[in-house]
Amino acid sequence: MQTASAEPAAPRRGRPRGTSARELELISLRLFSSDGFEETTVEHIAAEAGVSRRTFFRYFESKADVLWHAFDGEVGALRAAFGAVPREVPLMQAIRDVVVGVNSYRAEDVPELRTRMHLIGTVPALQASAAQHYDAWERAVSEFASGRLGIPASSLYPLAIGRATLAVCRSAYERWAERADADLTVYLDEALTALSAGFDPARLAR
Amino acid sequence: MQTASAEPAAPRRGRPRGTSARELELISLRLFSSDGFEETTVEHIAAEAGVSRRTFFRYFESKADVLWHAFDGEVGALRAAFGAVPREVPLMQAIRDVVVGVNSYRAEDVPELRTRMHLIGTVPALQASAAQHYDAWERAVSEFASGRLGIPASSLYPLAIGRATLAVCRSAYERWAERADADLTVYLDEALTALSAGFDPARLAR
DNA sequence: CGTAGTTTCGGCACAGCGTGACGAATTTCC
DNA sequence: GGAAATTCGTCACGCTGTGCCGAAACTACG
Repeated sequence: MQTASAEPAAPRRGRPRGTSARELELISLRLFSSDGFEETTVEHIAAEAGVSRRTFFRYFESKADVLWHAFDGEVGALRAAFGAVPREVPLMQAIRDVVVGVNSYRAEDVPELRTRMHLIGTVPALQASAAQHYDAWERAVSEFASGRLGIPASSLYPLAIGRATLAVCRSAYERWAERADADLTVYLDEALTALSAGFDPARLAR
Repeated sequence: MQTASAEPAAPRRGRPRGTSARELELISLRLFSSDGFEETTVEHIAAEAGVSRRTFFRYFESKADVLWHAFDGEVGALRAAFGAVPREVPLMQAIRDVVVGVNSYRAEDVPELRTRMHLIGTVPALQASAAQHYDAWERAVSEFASGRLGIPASSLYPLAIGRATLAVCRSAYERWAERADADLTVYLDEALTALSAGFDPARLAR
């Protein structure tokens, strides 16, 4: 979900920026896809953006983090959506509705999302970098479950719910990234429904 | 599960090894715990074992991998246990039984396991390295589910089941690692039972 | 005993990542 | 025009992980 945060080039005080996180993100996406993640050096990305290597690391903490920029922003939307769910909606159904809602991307954003997911799903170094980014996402779910169950978010159940939710969503993401036969939300809905059904084969249609 | 694989020092042919994976593992565990993961250099570990830095990387592909040695070996036990489950046992119950069984550690192995889990649960760099190791574990579960459901292991459900299973197990591991109030298997059983119940609050006791 | 074969080890060099320090560049405010 | 603020580039450094190659250490065999 591309947060269209109004950024009217706030007239700040000092030297103007030579690039932007978004520009570095697009360049990286392009180079990673064409040359491969390992084969692309930060030096190369920075040169393409017209800045130095040191500057790249002022925008992102690591070479891999550049691909998680959009994902990180999604956590805010997730929390907001959880806050707006009526208490009547059952726990797991609420989670399903919220996650599916947050992942309803505009058609124009889909190609980039697909490229990013393909990289994340295939490059080991990117999978490794995922852990810390997933953490905030899982915690958002855990804390919602925590509030509903009336127990600390660090308890076993909220923790397990947050992680299991992300786990099935990642599966849906990857299946979708590899086969463009349906909308992402369809995969997500199917995976989350299966989760809330305890993966009971009797209820697993196809 | 410490695979007591008979290793009677097979009288091989060339120059004898100057150390072993196990020795490096124990030294690393000790240094990581006392000095911290980031603060411990491979140079230091190697020196402690009486070998060169280059030799360390002949035993492990990375500094982090040294902590996943035992975990990797567990996958074999997991697959074996899945192979021995009667077809009468329902899918999710079979998974629960197998996972709990494989994680029934001997009391003497518990302290080391706890130290390892504590490091994995707290050091970001180690969490990052987890992805590729979890992969084989998840696949073992996915392939079992695949066989039971009669669909490819790369399908959505088997994939989701494998990942969700690991997700709740990791939660159980961490809760257990932080509070030594019960046996690991108790936490695992509780988490896996909740998973197969779809996290229905009505059925979540405490 | 000596030589050939096998396996492991150490040293070296190298590319790349990520970080701290510091001065220079560029803009706005007064 | 000068002060303050902000970003940038350069340099230096430590560490990881890898390829290469010769040396070391052991076994098998003549």
